[in-house]
Amino acid sequence: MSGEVTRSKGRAQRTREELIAAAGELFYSEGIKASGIEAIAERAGVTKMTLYAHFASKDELVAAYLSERDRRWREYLGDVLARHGTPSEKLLAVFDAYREWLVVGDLRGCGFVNFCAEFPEPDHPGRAVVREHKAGVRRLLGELAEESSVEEPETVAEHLFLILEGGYVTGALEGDGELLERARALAETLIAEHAGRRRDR
Amino acid sequence: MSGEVTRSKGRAQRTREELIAAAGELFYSEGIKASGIEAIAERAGVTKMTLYAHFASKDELVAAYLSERDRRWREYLGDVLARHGTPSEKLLAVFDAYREWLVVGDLRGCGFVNFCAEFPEPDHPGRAVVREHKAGVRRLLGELAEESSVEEPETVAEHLFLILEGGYVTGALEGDGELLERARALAETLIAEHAGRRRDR
DNA sequence: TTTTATGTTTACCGGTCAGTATAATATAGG
DNA sequence: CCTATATTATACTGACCGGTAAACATAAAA
Repeated sequence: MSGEVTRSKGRAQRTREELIAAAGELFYSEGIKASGIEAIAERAGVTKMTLYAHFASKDELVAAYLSERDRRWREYLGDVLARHGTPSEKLLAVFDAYREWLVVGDLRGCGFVNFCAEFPEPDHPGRAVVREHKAGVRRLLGELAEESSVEEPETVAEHLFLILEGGYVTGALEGDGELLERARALAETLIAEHAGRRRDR
Repeated sequence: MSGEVTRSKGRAQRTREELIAAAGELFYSEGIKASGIEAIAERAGVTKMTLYAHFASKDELVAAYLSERDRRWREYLGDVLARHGTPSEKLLAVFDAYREWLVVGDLRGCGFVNFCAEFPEPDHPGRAVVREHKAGVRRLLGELAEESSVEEPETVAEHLFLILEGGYVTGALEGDGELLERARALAETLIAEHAGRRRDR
C-alpha cells in the first residue's frame, strides 16, 4: 500500500540485514570463532543488545549467515548462467562462477567447508544450511548434465562436483585463482568424452 | 651408549610426544580454537606448565600438530603404496589410502584445510606445514604419473589431485566414505585415457 | 651426600567472550 | 498525540582462555 515499501523495508528488517552483512564479512574473512558478537554489532553500527533482539544466540546468527551466503551464491550463479545458452556451456560457466566467487572473496575458500571445520557438531543449526547448499549445487549440475544429454548424467554431475570442490579448496589453499581454470579444462574434456545420445546444439 | 635408548627415549621426549598426540586428537576432532591448552595437557596426563616447557605458544603446538599429522600421513601412505607394484596401481591406491584415512578419522575432513579455515593469517607457523604437506602429495602424484608413462604427467597429476581433494572434502561434508571410491573410478578412466608412450606392465 | 639441571606442579593474572538485566530513549504509524 | 516497537546505554555475570611466576620433585653427577 505505502508508496515506498520497496525502499524503506522497515527499520528492524534493515538492521537485521546489516547485522547479517557485518557477520558475513567477519565470519568469512576472520573465522567464526574468532569473530566476537560485539565486533559484529559494532560493524553493523548497532549495539550488542540490538543483535540479541534479532538473533537468540551466536549459533543462530551463524546459521543466518550461512543461509544468506547460500542465497547470494545462487543469485550470482543465476546471473552468470543466464549469459550462456546451451546446457553444456552452462556447466562450464559454473566453473567460471566459482573462480570469480573465490577470487572476489579473497581466496578464503568455501564458507560452508570453513564452518564445518570450526563446528563439528552434527546438529548445529548451520549444518542443515550446509547440506542444503551442497545439495543445491549438486542438483543444478545434475539437471544441466541431464539437459546436455551426456551419457550417465548423474555420474558426470558428481564428477564435475568433485572437480569443482577440489579446485575451490585447492585454489584457496594455494592462493591461486587460475587453478579453477585448469579444473574447468578437465571438466571440458570430461563432458566431451561423455557427449552422447543427442547433439547439444 | 645406554643400552635402552630405543625404548626409554628420555622422559621429556616421551612427554612431548604424548602432548602432540593429545593435541592431535582434540584439534582434529573438536577444532583448534575449541581445544583449550589445559584440556590438551590434561589428556596428555600433564599440567599446563609442562606443555609450555615444550612449546612456546599454542601456535607452535598447532604447527607441531600439523607436522606430526603430515608425518603420520606419509608413513601410512608409504605402507599402502608398498603393497602395490606398478606406478598406475600406486596412483589408484592413493585414493584407497585417502578413503581409509578419512573414515578412520571419523570423516572430519582434511586437518590442513580445517586449520586454514580457522587461521586465515598467512604467516601463521602452521601455514608453512600446510604448504609443505600439499606440495608433498602433489610431488608424489607427479612422480607416479611420470613413472606410469602417461601423456602429460604433470597435467594428469594435477587433475588427480583435484579429484582427491574434492572427494576428501565432499566425503567429509556428506559423511560418505564411498565418495572416494567413486572418485577413484573417475581417476581410473582418466589415467586409462592418458595411457601413453609405453606399456605400464 | 650435596649439587645441579631438568621436569613438573600449584596458584594466579589479565583479558575476552557469550549472554543477561535494567532502564532510558528514539522512532514510526494510527 | 499516543502507543507499540525498535534501539541505546551501561553494567554485570560466569566461564574460559592463553600465558606466567615461583616453588617443588626427581635423578644423575660430583
